[in-house]
Amino acid sequence: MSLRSQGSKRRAAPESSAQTSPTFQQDGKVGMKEIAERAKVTKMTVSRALRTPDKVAPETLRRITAAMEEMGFVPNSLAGSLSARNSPIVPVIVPTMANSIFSDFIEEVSLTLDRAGFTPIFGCSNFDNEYEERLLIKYLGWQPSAIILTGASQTPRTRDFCQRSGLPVIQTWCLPEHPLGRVVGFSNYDMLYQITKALQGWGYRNIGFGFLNTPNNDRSRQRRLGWEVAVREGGDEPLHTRAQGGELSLEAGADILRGILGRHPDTKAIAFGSDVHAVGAVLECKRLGLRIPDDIAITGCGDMGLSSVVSPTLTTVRIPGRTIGRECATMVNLSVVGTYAGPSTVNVGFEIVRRESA
Amino acid sequence: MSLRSQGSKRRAAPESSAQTSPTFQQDGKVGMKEIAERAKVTKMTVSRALRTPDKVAPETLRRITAAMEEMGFVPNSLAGSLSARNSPIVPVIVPTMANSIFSDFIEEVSLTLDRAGFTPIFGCSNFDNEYEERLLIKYLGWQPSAIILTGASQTPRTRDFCQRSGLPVIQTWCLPEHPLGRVVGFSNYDMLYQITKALQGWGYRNIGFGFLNTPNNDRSRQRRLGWEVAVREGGDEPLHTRAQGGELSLEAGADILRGILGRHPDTKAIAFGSDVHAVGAVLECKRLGLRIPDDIAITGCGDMGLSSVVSPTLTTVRIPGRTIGRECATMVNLSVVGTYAGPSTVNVGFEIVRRESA
DNA sequence: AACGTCTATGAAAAAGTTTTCTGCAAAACC
DNA sequence: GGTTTTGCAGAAAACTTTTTCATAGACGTT
Repeated sequence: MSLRSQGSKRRAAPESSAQTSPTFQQDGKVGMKEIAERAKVTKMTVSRALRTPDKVAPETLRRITAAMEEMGFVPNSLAGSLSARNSPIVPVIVPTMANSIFSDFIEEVSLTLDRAGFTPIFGCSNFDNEYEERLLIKYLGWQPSAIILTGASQTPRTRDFCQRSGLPVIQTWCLPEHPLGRVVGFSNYDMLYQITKALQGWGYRNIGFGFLNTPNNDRSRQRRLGWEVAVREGGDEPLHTRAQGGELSLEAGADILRGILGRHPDTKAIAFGSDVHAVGAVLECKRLGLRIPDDIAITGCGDMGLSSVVSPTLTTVRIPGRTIGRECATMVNLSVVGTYAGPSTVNVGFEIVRRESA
Repeated sequence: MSLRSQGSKRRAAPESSAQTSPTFQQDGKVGMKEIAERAKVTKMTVSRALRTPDKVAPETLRRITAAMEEMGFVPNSLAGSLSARNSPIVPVIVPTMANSIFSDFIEEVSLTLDRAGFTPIFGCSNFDNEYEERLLIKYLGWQPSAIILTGASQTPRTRDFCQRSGLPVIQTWCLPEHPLGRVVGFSNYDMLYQITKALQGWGYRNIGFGFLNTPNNDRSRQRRLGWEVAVREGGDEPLHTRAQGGELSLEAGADILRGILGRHPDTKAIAFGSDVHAVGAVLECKRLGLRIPDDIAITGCGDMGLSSVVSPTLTTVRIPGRTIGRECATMVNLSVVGTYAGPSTVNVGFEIVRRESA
């Protein structure tokens, strides 16, 4: 049931907010020239006051600072970056921002880069490599300081542009065989390999696999490979009919469950490449009257908020999004300064979190 | 239980990725000058080829396009925007990116603005108005085309800078009494007013309120007001001991539930200002052995993924994040062109979604 | 007193585009 | 057939800052 409301049309108890009080003395354009005039110096000294205040006489600095405050001066970063031949901008391209998969990562990158004086720009490729290419080229036009990309399945042109840019490039959420630059990630292969092994260790057999079905998704491919190898090592054949893909939604997870169970009623566990699918499957089991984990075990990947909320709670693989974000930001920072000395690939690992569903 | 794994140290089955193949003929700096030389024109014509191709002779255009392709030219947006005296950048400041509260909104704004040729920049204020002010001033330096802000509780300085910038300013997720510019939002007051009324209609009395406890959160304040008015209209007194705040986490939701129930065991329903809290409360009820909604009813706000996954499923208020995002982006687009003709405040409304918890 | 060094400031060039203005040839007009 | 318009392209200025180079004076040393 769902009641619709447009809210009251009369502005009932409108949201309060402080009235604006004019603080600044000047309207119209205010650049370094205007500040300089007011402070009786040249714009050169104004520039210095901002970037190397210790090179400016205290009294002069005071006058300049006062002028800036009074006139509400905001330095033009466009001009500054153009002149300095580099900008603090750091593009970060992720497949999606809507799902909470990457949201911890995004927030941490954002906060950490901002604190370090950079300006992150987030782009959303929608799991589409061509779109990612378009975004990258667009971002390259801003003369960024570094580039952060998700995954390893960039188009050749994307790779070329990265290489030719001469910028620090960081790939994340993966462990590529041929990295573009530095890497902060984990092994998608190993993740599914380990969780499948774990399922086997807990006594489950005939393990299926549910994955995110987007074109050119190297992370899904790696996860599938991990599942296949583990299944084979367990003495079974990783039947492709026991694996099924779907888009990123709860419904797709339910579909996958029904599909695999329909083709192979003897399936005792399904390892999903995403918590979203896994949760969808758990809910579908309830609808179908299947007991978890007795009739079938379910595992996910990501340890998103959902997984500890669903009942039964989800056994999953925790990906340390915040750590990845912080690590990426630090790496950008040090790479730009040129003092990065750590390994070119940082494996942040993952953690199997056993709950009730397996 | 939780097993820790760093993944295999040997790069087991490293993630595959295409090898880079050199596509471009030239390394080193390639600007319009270089393209111009190669195409036997001046950089002026190159500039025209990019922005007004119909003003360039077909044959000339062909030569220029070919040169760009061969040399992998990326126009310098810094220079372009500086010269054109405005940039396609549009800052969007939200309180948090980590929670999925705003993630639909963010993705939709990102996609829609990108398609319209803008470059959104997302900043995260962490529910801190001073930090928001800092971010805004930093972003203003990029000479943006417009500004999108969440909420109505900006500092006076923030408001001044917005006003003085002369830019289109859009506030969202609220319906401010004194808007800075245009608004795309809904009434936070009405949201809690309506859901509380609904609870009363469903027969619940002694209704409590749980809210997000961050300093200067106008949205929480408005929601609380809505609860108070509705409770009073229902003939009860909105006791401040029946309201409790907490940070944005499941645990805080559980705390709030215990707190309110501890002080007022006769409480028959709690309306939460956030799904996160509400879900935390639902889980806590299960731990405490309380039946929902028989012993106590719970409602949330936001209709995040969590709310339809928890058991019992959550009655909540759906906020149309994607719609808000699209509307904001369209408004930016039209405002910048100067052809926006719609109302200066768009109320997207909300929708009460009744599920099992009330 | 001559010299070198250091500090505080300024003048001019540079960054890579777009804007504005100008020029020229060919087409269109009457 | 001369004039106006149109289509295409170039030259120079502008955008606002940083970089680079220069200079004037203070101070210390020999």
